[in-house]
Amino acid sequence: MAKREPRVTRDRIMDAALAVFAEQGYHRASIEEIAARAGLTKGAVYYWFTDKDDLARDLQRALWSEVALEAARVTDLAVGTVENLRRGFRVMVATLERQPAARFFLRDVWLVPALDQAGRGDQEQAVEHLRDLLERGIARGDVAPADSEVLARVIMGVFVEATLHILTGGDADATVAVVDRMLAAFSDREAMVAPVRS
Amino acid sequence: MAKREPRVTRDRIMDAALAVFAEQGYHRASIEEIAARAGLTKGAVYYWFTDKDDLARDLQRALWSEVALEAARVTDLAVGTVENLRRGFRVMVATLERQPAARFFLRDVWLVPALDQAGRGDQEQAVEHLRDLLERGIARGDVAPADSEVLARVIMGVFVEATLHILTGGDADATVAVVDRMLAAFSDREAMVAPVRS
DNA sequence: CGGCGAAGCATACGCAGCGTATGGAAAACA
DNA sequence: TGTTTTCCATACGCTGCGTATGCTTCGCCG
Repeated sequence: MAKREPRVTRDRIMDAALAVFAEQGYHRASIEEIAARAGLTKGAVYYWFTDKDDLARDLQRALWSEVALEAARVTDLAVGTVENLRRGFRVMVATLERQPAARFFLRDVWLVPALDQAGRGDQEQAVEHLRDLLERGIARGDVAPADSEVLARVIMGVFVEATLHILTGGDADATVAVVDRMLAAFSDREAMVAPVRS
Repeated sequence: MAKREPRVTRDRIMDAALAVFAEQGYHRASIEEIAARAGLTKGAVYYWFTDKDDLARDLQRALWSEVALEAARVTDLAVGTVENLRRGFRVMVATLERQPAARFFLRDVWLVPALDQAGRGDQEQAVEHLRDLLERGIARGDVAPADSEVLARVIMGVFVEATLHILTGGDADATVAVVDRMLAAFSDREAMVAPVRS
């Protein structure tokens, strides 16, 4: 039965995979269970995806481009780089809060060989976005000069840890406060002496 | 042949496991290869360890207690909390630099279910040490008041990312500079206005 | 409108790797 | 010296991935 709906099956598999990954984590999740959850068998999964990694990669890519897109949407060059970073963090938290498989996206990335090797996961997209913001900020004198690559990675690391902490029941306000304070450390001196509130 | 040397076999297995984990990562490493590398077979491994997780956990514990021990050794209450944090970071980098399986310790932790669930890996030891330092600092007025739990986790996240960046060929000086700057953000205002160089 | 290639999926298989069960030799004990 | 215990090897079952193959339905062309 060659479906006419273009990729309805593929999407159903991805939905099922997301659910199973959310429940059992990446390595415990079996292809058979994912297929069954989608009302199919392994054959269908291996028809649409080359292997388990491929499936995981697609999910990661979708999530992180959503985050990057939302972050870009709330970015406003008029409010200063640090404020934009704060907004980005809030977007990331908000996006992952309505995502049952948040843990899969934040931790299990490193379980996927295809994502792991050659420069880490699709968080890369988000990291690139950060790097962009930072370099622009440095150019504008908005952000203290520094290695933007390191900066972006470290900040991403902070975002990930902080998001996980919030999602596992940590105090959201306290966490956001810590993140805000840390971000302020990278603004330029002048901007730091005067409160940076927009 | 019941050896008289108490745990020479066990140690050899751990050494072999470390080597294989370093080369192939945690999930790709097979028990059989670890055993073979140690000049043994699976039976020996499963005699000394209950399963693969148990083996990984022992390795993690050993590494992180070494880091915690070294960090405690260089800690000096006289020099201020932030400076102690910096020293701790340097110890962590130095320890992991002479550790071929560094990646296993920093990333693959989350691959080990026993370590992952119920409060994350044995990095927990190091995080606890951080938390201790921070709370003491807050009490002394050395560190700006904040949720020490969040603070410790976020800082640990920064340390991990920064260490990985250095170990994968990133600019060490630039990385250390970024970490230093970020740590300074958490010192109390008075301490921050004046340069904190020890 | 009947036959034909291809798309979409199911079934059946091989195989690696984990953990277990069992066997057996050397050391310790008595 | 006989017996138990320690330590390790061999043999097995099972799960789960990826592949090979078969079957059905659709689109298409004559």
